[in-house]
Amino acid sequence: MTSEDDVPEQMRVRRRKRERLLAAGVDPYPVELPRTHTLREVRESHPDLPPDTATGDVVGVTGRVMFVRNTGKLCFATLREGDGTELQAMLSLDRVGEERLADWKSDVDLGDHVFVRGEVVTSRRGELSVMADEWRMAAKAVRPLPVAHKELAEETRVRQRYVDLILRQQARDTVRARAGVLRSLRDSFHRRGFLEVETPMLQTLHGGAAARPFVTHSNAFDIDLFLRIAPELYLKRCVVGGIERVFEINRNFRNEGSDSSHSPEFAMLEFYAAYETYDSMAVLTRQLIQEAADAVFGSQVVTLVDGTEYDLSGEWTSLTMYGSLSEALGEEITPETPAETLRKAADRHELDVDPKLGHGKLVEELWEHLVGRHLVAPTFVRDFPLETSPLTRQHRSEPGVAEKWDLYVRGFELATGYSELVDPVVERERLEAQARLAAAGDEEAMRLDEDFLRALEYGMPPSGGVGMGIDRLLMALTGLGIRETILFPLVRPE
RNA sequence: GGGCCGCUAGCUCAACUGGCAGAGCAGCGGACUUUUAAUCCGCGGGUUCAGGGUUCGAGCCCCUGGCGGCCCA
Repeated sequence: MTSEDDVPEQMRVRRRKRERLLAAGVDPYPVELPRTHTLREVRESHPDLPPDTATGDVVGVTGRVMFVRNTGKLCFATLREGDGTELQAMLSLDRVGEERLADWKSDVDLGDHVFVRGEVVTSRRGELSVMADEWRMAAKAVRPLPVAHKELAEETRVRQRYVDLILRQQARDTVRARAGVLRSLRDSFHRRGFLEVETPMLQTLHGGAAARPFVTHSNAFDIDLFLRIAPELYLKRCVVGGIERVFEINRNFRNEGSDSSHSPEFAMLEFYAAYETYDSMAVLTRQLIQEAADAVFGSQVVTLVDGTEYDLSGEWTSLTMYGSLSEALGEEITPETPAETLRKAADRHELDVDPKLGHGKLVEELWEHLVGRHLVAPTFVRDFPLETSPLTRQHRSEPGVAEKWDLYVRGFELATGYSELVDPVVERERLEAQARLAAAGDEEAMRLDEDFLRALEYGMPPSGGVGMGIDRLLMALTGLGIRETILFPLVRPE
């Protein structure tokens, strides 16, 4: 059994067509074609032509054949280019001759890239078209395209995104929306005097967040390295060094589960600014998101994929974690509330919690369960338990809480902001406590980063800092799942 | 980690209670000079996810494994 016999019939047919072209001295993959216009340019330069018009304009265009309608002596094909723009090609016996018309019918399959040169016309039905004087194969497809009229299975869309992009406008739109959001964020930062930097993704210590890291190995140094879980500790080194308004957009890696809102690798924005606080950083965060919505969708009221509208305009609601949790529970919860009381409250609300959790984690879990997941409108939740925020400054007036907020959008966490802890002595105490947790087996706890502490010892100006997931920002602006916002999400090998 | 559902032609999906594995599109051959998922006539195309079991007979029932989805933790 040869490999030729293994492939489906339709691929054998297409391979034979390719061979036939080669045998006839025609390159099915020519290096260059005399394209003069994109399909979009032809469309834009010929708006609103009446039916059955001949313009006299001759163009050379290329596109992927999406549909064909062949009659005896006149053939129609719908060509599509990368952004989804379509244009009809017409091939008539009169113009291209008997032989080339027969070649078209026998050689061209759905999915092939073709070149067509001819006059811009409209058909009797008014369809803008190129009436071919000449056509050539631009790139022969030897694998059949899935049927264009049925939804591609979700798994195929993710595993073969290139097919998804060929077939589905929403897939193409998402890529462009993402690029637009990234551009808007960078523009917003540049306007405000922020500098973009790139900090290590391979790190000898992982820190800046509570998460399990991926481990890899450097042969040259013969040491294990971690893929970063956050850039935070390096961006703070930048602020110490005088890069006082700094941002980074790059990938983080977390060796944890993947579901509809988590991916093992995800794009993260972090930004830090000297002489700002978590209050002013909240304003800036809101502006960044509003400016992105304006730039990409032309409005701060975005339309989600399910058709509903989502309003991001104006000021956003703000509430405190302890205050909103107290309200939800109907009893006063403060940083002094014993863990035992919180465990009982969790029981009453049928929330299973790890009995080893302390006050801070319990408050956060209760809050997430009772308040966070139900927050639809964009909302800042402020003033987190101090013990679970090791890199955050203690609140200037409220004891036991940290100057930290989370931004919730449609029930999920989109961003988090802080008044950064810059006291090197307190920071050392916090990180030593984390290191003890790590030594006791907590795989999410941070390690003691002596170089980071050394940097802080040189003096870091009072600063605000924010982290925001880019994938989640796309989710917030579009209503898509995370696997739709990431072009090539990690999937188990076939 | 637990539960449920799914995997059948290139693609999207059917197949009753276990009884000849099908449709649409796509493909191949033919007709057609204004089509829009063109239309009409004809034809081919299958390791039913993999392996094992029950049975006269398995796409369907049982077991193990793989991949995916949903819900719960």
